[in-house]
Amino acid sequence: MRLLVVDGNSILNRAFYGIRPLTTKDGMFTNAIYGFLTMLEKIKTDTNPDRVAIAFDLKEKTFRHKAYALYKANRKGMPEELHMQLQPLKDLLTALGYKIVTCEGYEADDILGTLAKSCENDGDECVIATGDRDSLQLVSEKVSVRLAKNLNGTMIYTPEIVKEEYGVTPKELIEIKAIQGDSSDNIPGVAGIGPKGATELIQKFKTVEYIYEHIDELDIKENMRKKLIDSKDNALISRMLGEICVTAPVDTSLDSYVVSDGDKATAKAMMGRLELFSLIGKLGLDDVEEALIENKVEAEKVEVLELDYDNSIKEIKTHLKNNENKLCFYTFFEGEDVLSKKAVKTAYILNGTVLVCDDEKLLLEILKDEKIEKSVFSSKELFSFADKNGFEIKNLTFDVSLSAYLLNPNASSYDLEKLNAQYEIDLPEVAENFKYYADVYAMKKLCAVLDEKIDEASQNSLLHDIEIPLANVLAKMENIGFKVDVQGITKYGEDIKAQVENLEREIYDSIGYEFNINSPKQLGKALFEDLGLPTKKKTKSGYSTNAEVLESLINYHPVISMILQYRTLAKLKSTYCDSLIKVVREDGRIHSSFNQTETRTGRISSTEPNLQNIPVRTELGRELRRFFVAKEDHVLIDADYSQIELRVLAHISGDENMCRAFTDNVDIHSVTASQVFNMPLPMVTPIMRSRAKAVNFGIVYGIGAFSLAKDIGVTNKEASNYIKSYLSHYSGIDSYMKNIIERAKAEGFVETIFGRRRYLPELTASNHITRAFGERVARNAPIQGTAADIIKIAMVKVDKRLKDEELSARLILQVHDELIVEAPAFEAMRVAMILQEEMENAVKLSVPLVAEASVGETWYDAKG
DNA sequence: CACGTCACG
DNA sequence: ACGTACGTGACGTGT
Repeated sequence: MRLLVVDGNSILNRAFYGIRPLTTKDGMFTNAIYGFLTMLEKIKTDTNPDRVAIAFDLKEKTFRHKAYALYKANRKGMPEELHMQLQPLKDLLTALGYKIVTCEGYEADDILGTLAKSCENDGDECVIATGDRDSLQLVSEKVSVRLAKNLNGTMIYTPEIVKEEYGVTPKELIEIKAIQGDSSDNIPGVAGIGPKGATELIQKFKTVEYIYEHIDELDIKENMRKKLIDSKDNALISRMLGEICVTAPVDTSLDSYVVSDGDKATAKAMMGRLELFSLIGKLGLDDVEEALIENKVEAEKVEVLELDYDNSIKEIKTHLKNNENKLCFYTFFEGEDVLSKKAVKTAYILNGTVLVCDDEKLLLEILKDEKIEKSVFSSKELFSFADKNGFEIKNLTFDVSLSAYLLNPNASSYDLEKLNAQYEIDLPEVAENFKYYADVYAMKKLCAVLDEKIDEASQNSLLHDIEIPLANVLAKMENIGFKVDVQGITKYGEDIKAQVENLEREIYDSIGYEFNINSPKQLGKALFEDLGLPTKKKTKSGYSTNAEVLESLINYHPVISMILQYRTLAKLKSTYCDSLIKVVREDGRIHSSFNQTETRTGRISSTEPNLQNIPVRTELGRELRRFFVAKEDHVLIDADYSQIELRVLAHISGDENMCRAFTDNVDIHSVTASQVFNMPLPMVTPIMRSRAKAVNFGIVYGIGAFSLAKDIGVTNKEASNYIKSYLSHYSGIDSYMKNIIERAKAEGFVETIFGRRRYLPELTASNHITRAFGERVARNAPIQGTAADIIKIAMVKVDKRLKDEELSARLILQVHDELIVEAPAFEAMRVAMILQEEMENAVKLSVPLVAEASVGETWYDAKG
């Protein structure tokens, strides 16, 4: 008899990350289900088992992230997309006749171990299918492991193959792990001994037990013996932790794992609903009669009416009378950019009807009516539409995209179809040619669900007092834009172009041939192969040629500094001259888009173009800001917060030393230097101050000695001492940092002082790099997020003040800790006062907030 | 479309 | 023994 035991969670993960995202037309993700079943079929064909058991963890450890890739598509994790597939998969497996095994208090691993052991005892064969190498310790004459590599491939492990690859028997893998440890399973091991050392020890002495019994006589190096002795307790604990349990209380009678007929009709219907039609054939269900899946509730039948203005207004008035003046609607917009965006048509959700009207007049009337309580999908576009028509929308009380963002800022997008699927909103039945509107009709229910969840998360104020009013402010900023001096940029661009061309020639001369300097590949070849310069770092695709590497080579060859200069200028030209000019509109202004649902910390982002990364750090780059100007007779007022993140940290952690420094309004980096270097303030040198500044930054980011050392050019040891000293002097920060991680692990998220959340699935990952990332994020997100909340509040308040005081001044840009207003020259002083006041008094913290404003004709001049 | 690079807070 | 600070967006190259 042969039993196939599947490590459900592990295979599901492999499937999820191994296959490109697949979704149904409703936005339900199905790639992991598809991959799981495909892999299962393949393994079954390969191993021809008589019985099959599929093991799952009870606790959902499913959210195991891949190592954190840095490119954008992966900057956002996708745990939800996986999670939503878990239950459907289990249901489907059951319908296909498989037995699912779970066990309270035990992990899937233990179930695999127990079943494998039981087979061995009874003389049966066992095949384990998993994506996890931990199970290799279970391999024996009777037990083999199929390690899933990808969709089509598994590696078969028998005792011989384990021996070949690891040089030890499967059982000895447990001993190795006890010494080398495994941070993903919180197994400490012996400090200072890694896989190599551990393998050698076990090859020689076989067991941890033997090693410690004969520790004094072993033929090993003294420092190795010392390490072993020092970590004895950990090693013995690790030995116990690393062994997979084989006595979990699960049903070990093989007859329980017969694959039954299940309910093929339901299985087929489920696959149909998941739109996995190809699987139906693969699983041989073509001829099965599909079951009618009883919908929990008969789908509501909804009518879609396309009406003209007169008929629409009549219907809507009746609706409002019967529904307490509440109206939920979805407006379709068309048009690429901020200025040309047009409201094409609006679908108003009435009872049992979707009313579609393309008359702008109707939409304007609804938006202007202050008595109507409006729930919409995306308020910013409507605020913008209203602003272009010269009024402000009042009583807009709900925004689906902003709510969904607050509930989980990790999602990669917020569209209606996806959200309806995610929050399990039943779609109504609509006529074939209006399929489109089923999701729109469901939006009303979605609003109710989201509203309740916002309430549960205590995010009401965040939504209603910050994000929705902010959407209005952002819409106006987009519409106003930032005036630029096109001639100025053009001239500057031409100068740079000439310099770039000169450098280009010099570089070719210096290297001896022409090539594309912009190609890291060709540049790498030129520097490291043809010139033979020492290579420092490698990337996936070749030699790294980034600025850090080049700077370290600067004394090796004169071409290096030319290349650095070339890079700087080329970047200025392409990104900041050529591209910027292209996005100047007919009004001579740049209209960036401000995205409010993009970042996971609560910051806003700016695109097309990004006005939040205009050069400032180098003088040449900074010059560019001379071409960001105020219109005629106007000036720019630029105000920025001083040290907002450190002030937030002082407040959140309550650290007395740091709070005092801010209350006394002394230079924080100098104070930090005096703390870190243990000396009186007057003795702090500029170098000490600058190092302390780096430590302050590092602390906010979640710091590691290695990176700090790299950043300020000291040894690892020194950097680590700085951090230790820092945390002992700012003990409140030390305890905050420890505390926040505990809380994050317990609750699964961290939050800002205004209740903005960030979920941290990374903390449960098995990969220690991913987990360490999660911990840094846990430390940073409340700080960066609270600072983001604060400036958002300030923006709403500044906007209100400008309006209340009937000034013509307008906010035109936000750069995370900086606000820019364009105002008639005579309003400048008044506006500067308002900016400073509202920014400093946006919220009351236990330390003062400080903002400074200055005035100028250009951004360059206005930035103090 | 992925990657490397670099601009900002 | 790992790989190495948080958050973004845009460009040019090369598959």
